[in-house]
Amino acid sequence: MEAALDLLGKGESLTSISLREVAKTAGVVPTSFYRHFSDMEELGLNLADELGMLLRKLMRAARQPDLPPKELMRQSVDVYIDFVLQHRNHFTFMCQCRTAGTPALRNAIRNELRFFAHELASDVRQTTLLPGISSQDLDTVCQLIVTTVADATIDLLDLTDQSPNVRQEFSLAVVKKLSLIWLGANAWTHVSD
Amino acid sequence: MEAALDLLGKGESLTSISLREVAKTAGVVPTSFYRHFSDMEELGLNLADELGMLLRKLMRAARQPDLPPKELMRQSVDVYIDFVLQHRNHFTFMCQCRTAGTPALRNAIRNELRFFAHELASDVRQTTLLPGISSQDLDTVCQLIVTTVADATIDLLDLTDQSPNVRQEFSLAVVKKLSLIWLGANAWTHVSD
DNA sequence: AAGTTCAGTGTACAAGTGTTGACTGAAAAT
DNA sequence: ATTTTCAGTCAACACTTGTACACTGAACTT
Repeated sequence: MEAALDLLGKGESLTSISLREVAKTAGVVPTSFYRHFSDMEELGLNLADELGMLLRKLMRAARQPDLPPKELMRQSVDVYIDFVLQHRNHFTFMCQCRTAGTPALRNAIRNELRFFAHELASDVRQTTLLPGISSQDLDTVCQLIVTTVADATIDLLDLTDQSPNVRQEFSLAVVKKLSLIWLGANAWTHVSD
Repeated sequence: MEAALDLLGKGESLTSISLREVAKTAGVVPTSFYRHFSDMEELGLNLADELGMLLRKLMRAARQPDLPPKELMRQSVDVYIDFVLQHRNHFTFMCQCRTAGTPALRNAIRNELRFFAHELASDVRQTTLLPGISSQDLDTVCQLIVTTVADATIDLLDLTDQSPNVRQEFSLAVVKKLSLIWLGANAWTHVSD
């Protein structure tokens, strides 16, 4: 799995990586691959599981003591950016397989993201933010947040210039989008439909 | 190019399609491929151009006479859904190559979407909607709208059940997200930062 | 101490891969 | 009328691909 992630980091996409390549970079003969997975797809599914673990870990890391909403958002985004860059290859995998890859893989990733959104919603529900929003609407908002962040991740991973000011600019752009969604969510609760 | 799109529609992803496969489904010997493209990547870039054309066509088709904003949104989303299903393979290509695919391809798609967002912004600017928003903020809003729609497209293309009620449910979900963004944009203009 | 599981090795095969060079015939340009 | 361009063909190359089978040695069970 590590070998596969390494290849992914080198610019290949999971669909274009061969079983033999994985075996070779793992320093192992091709037939040995079958001792662990019956298929490249199965390897992918295991990577998706690993990604799920990471997301849960991220969730715990991002939970902050009570802060003003604006500051909380800023801080969460920064934590996220750090986390992505620290697990670059896993997130490359996530972004790629969300759209390319076999249907089973796409579904696995989609489910992880859905779960993440759900967790986020249940976290928000236990705060005083967004009082009186319907459960369904809150889910919509959280889905929107998650897809927005996922989209930003694509750009983040493509960002070659890692200088602090470029990074902060990027961070601010994400925060801006999230703030906009947040404002919308607040306005939403004060509207009949 | 048609052959490549057909293969894409059959569940393959552009990165996993071979030159020979394309040639074969085009009913042509592999070497003939080189008469048209030097590379699979070049074929991809041409597909991206074609996609650009389609998006412009869509833009024209979606421009409606003055309507209440809510109704306009509903109608635009429906037009979009029809359009995507009518050009299924092109949009599959778009969704896949936005994240997977070579850097050059990713960039090409990204630019098409960026351009689309820009056009959208300039359209909105000529209406009475969102009065007094800064140019930069409007761009952010439109980017958010475009990425949200692009994300929805992934799900739309995976939607196997094409019954009218499922479709309408999907349409409503998208409209809901866009409305939320729209509300946020309105609230945004009445805020200092 | 003997047996079983486990992760690895080597060899082999049939297909499929990108790319090459030399050729053909029709259409377009001169 | 002759030349040039163009889209196609065929045969061949060196290489990579997934997968099968038989084997080996260490670790763990019993």
